[in-house]
Parts: sequence; structure tokens; C-alpha cells
Amino acid sequence: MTERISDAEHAVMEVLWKRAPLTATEVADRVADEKDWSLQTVKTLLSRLAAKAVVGTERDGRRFLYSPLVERDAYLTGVSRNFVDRLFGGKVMPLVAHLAEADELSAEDIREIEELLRELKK
Amino acid sequence: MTERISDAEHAVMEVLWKRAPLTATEVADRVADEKDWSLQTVKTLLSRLAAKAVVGTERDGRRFLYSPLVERDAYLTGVSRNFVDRLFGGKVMPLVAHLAEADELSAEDIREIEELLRELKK
DNA sequence: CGTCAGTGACTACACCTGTAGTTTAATCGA
DNA sequence: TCGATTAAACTACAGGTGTAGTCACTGACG
Repeated sequence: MTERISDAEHAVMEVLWKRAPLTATEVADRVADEKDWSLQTVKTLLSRLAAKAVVGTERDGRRFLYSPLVERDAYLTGVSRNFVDRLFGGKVMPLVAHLAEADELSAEDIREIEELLRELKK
Repeated sequence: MTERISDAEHAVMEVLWKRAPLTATEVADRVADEKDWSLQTVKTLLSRLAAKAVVGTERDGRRFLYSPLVERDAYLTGVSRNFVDRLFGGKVMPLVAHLAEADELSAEDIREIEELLRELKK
């Protein structure tokens, strides 16, 4: 069971998944594109992530370099799994069906998914 | 924007979506199949849901009857939307692709989804 | 009529989250 | 060398969440 990552923490992780290692200041700069957070806020989030061993720290003189310890893919698999389990009884079909019925799927989406499934069957 | 429903509250909602109206005790009994919560806990959750106007209350003598005010379908659409937006940039394909790659889709799942999509295109 | 079981209302409380401010220690530039 | 800068560490604090406990009332039962 991978440690829980909160929404705010997730935004920080996205930055680190894109590029790492980074210093706290660098992370804050990049996160600033999305969120209007102070440097301190980002540092707090990094500390919490480090405390949970979701990011690793490496000393670089007076500062730290932060890197993800959890892979984005593994994380996404975990949360998706959890999501589908909790809300759709663990079955992906009802989820897709639901999105379809709610008109959340474009013709484009449908085409892409079909293609993907065709690939999978090989 | 529908009011936020927490995880614990969601378990209570599932019971009410299955059958309503119910008294607090009845809800607690049914929830007990899933969660090991005391009656008081369930009552607290019902109060919070009522305060958020996610369930409605109807007086029945000395007790209340609780019913959902939000439809399950609408709720699922909302959270699914939100989930896909936050984690997969709003595209459903990457989510399905991800679950597929992570071997979370059985051959059976694939067949069902294909069938569903075929239906959709009509 | 008095007691008790059931019910909603109110209170509790620790932990998580979002969002920082403050303190302290190290470093770099003049 | 000394002050200005910068970074990490520690502290803060309100609101949400999980998980109840307690209180006060009321109707049913003996």
C-alpha cells in the first residue's frame, strides 16, 4: 500500500515527475504555473512527502535536492484501482458505461479506446 | 457543484441509494455489512449529510426518515469527471489505457467494453 | 404513573490538509 | 569579517474527517 498523497501534494509530485532532482525553490517556481502558493507552502508539502518517503532527499551543500521515490505510473495505477473499487465495485466496465451514458465520451474518445482494445487483444 | 461527500459518508449514501427512506437505525444496520461502525457514527454521518443537504429528512413521529437528495448517477458523473480531470488531464483514454497496461483489464472486461462501445456508435 | 429503551442534538478529539509565519543556521558577496 | 540572503526546521491554525461519547427528551410498557 503506497502512502496517501493529498491533492496539494500531488501537484508537487507532478512537477517532480516531469523533472528531478530539483531544489525546493525550483519546485516552487514550476508549481507556480499552476498554483498560487508561497515558497513556504511548497516546502511544507515537500517535507510531508519526504516524511512519507514518497520523495527522497539528497543533500547538496546547504540545500536539498528532491526526487520522487514513487513512480507516476505506479501511483496512477494505485489511485485508479482504488477509485474504481470504491465507486464502481472494482469493475472498469461500469465506469466506462457511466461516462458514456453521461455523454462524457466523445466520438474521438470512443475511437481511441477501441483502437487501444484492439491492440490489447494481440 | 455538488457538495463534497467524504469516503465514510459515501458508504452511507450507498445504503440510501439502494433503498430509502430509512431510519438512522436501519441505515446503521445495513452499513454494518460493510463497515464496523457504531450507531452513533452512522448518525453523525447522516447529520453531516443532512446539513449539507445531500440527504433529506422527514419527521416520522419521534424519529427521522432519511432519503438521498442527490442521485447516484449525478454523483458518480461528478466524481468521475473530477477524477479524470485531475489525474488524466480530462481524457478518458489514458485512464483506460493505464488500467489496461497495468493488467487490470481481463479479456472479459475488454469484450464487454467493446460491446458497449459498439452499442454507443449506433 | 414511573422507568427505560431508543432517538436526535450536542460535544469531543485526534489526525489530515491547505496554507503559511517564524526561527535558526549556513553561506556568499563586499 | 560582517551583514544580507537563503534554506531548512519548527510552529501555527482553521476546517474537514473518522469515530465516537454524552445528554435530554419522548413514547411505550409494565
